[in-house]
Amino acid sequence: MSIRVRFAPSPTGALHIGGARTALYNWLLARGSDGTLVLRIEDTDRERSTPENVEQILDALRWLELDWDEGPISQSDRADRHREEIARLVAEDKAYLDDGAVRLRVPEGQTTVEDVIRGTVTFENETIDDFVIARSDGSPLYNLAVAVDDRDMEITHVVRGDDHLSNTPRQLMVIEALGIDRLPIYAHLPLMHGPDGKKLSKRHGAASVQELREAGYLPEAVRNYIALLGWGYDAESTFFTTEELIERFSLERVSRSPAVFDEQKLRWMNGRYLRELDGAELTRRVESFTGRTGLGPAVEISREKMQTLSEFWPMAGFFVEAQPYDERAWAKVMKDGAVERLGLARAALAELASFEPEPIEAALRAVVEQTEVKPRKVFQPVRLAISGTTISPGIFESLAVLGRDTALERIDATLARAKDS
RNA sequence: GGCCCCGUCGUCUAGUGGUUAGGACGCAGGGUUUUCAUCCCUGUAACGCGAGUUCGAUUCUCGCCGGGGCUACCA
Repeated sequence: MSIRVRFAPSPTGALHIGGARTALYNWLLARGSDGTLVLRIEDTDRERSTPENVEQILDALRWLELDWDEGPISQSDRADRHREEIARLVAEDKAYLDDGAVRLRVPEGQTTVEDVIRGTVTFENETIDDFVIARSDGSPLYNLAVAVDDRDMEITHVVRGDDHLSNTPRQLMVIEALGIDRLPIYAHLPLMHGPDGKKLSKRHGAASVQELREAGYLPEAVRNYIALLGWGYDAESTFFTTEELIERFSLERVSRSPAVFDEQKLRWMNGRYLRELDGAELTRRVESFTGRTGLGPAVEISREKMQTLSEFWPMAGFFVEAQPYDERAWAKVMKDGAVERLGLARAALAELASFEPEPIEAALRAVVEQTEVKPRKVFQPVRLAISGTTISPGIFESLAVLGRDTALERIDATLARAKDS
């Protein structure tokens, strides 16, 4: 029998990386076994669930390229089905009315959860009160709905956050009361914490998938990174293609302890993914991210300097339009004869037969020889002139991409400004 | 408070009844170098504490401590 898993987010907010990881693991399980992934929206709390949040979650999943086979199914749409079971439980006296709400009768004894990740976890039933399965307005509650839906949807593996472990015995009791004879296999993933060790929240920086996207991360890098938050294949491997992830992922190797999201490491990994992309693809992504076109040559010479897509524009925006001078950079560079050297560089560049990186380099190095200074004394004024700052892609390549006319124009503007001041 | 889960470098992790406790990020230093990066090299740093079992515990058991979750007519 092939596996059927579900990702069942509650649409009470954005999808953060903890939820994204749960979705990923479920997806890997389904894709790795010719199984089925059901997307179910757990919106039995109408007060806190919004259509906007649902859409946001779907967007996040699509961006991460995690597709689903069934759904999205809105749990609230199945309320009639849930009510039917609640009525049956009441009729069978397994649940009872309490001031209009319906409570399940918690039986005597113990309830044991067999968890792939946690092992056997036993709860004494006496520590669990008769819990509410329907509000007094008749609307079904989570613990009831989950049990019914997982059964109706024939879910074989329930893979979810550890915060659900304590509720699992309640769901098991509902399942028992309902007379369901087949139990899903449970796997409770360790929670994700913020850098302060607390439960992940908006305060912990780029915690939502949407924020990661806006920060310029690549979906494949995010997938690889979060896969490693709570799972490891061996002692050495860090980079996994999606195919490798699908092939190698297993619940048995999921760790039990909570993980902390470390954006530094994601940045590093994202940079590695960025540099692996071929020129056309990287350009496509940068253009899509910045909303600009014609970026190809600039992207090509900037690639090894970027960790995220968002770093392109601050560093290479000058290729598209002149940037204001960074005054600190100006003060640092435009002194001790920099103006003269810039003038010499300008003249050398103007005479070039071919405005390509190699001849440009030869010309500028000739100026270095001539003036008997360190190379940077010549290059930095030129860099400042064309980019407005001291940081840019390689100066020879930058000049070539910018083109002679624009380059000379900007150098002239810089010389004029230096003269005025 | 009660119940449950968790505890290896700062972070993500590998690992074993006997290992120089491995890798990665970060950080520090060095190399390459036109800036910033990339890249390469070196270094830094961990088994929470206390008992018990054992010839020997990071590893097994118990206790403690610490962190987290649940305990809702939230999910």
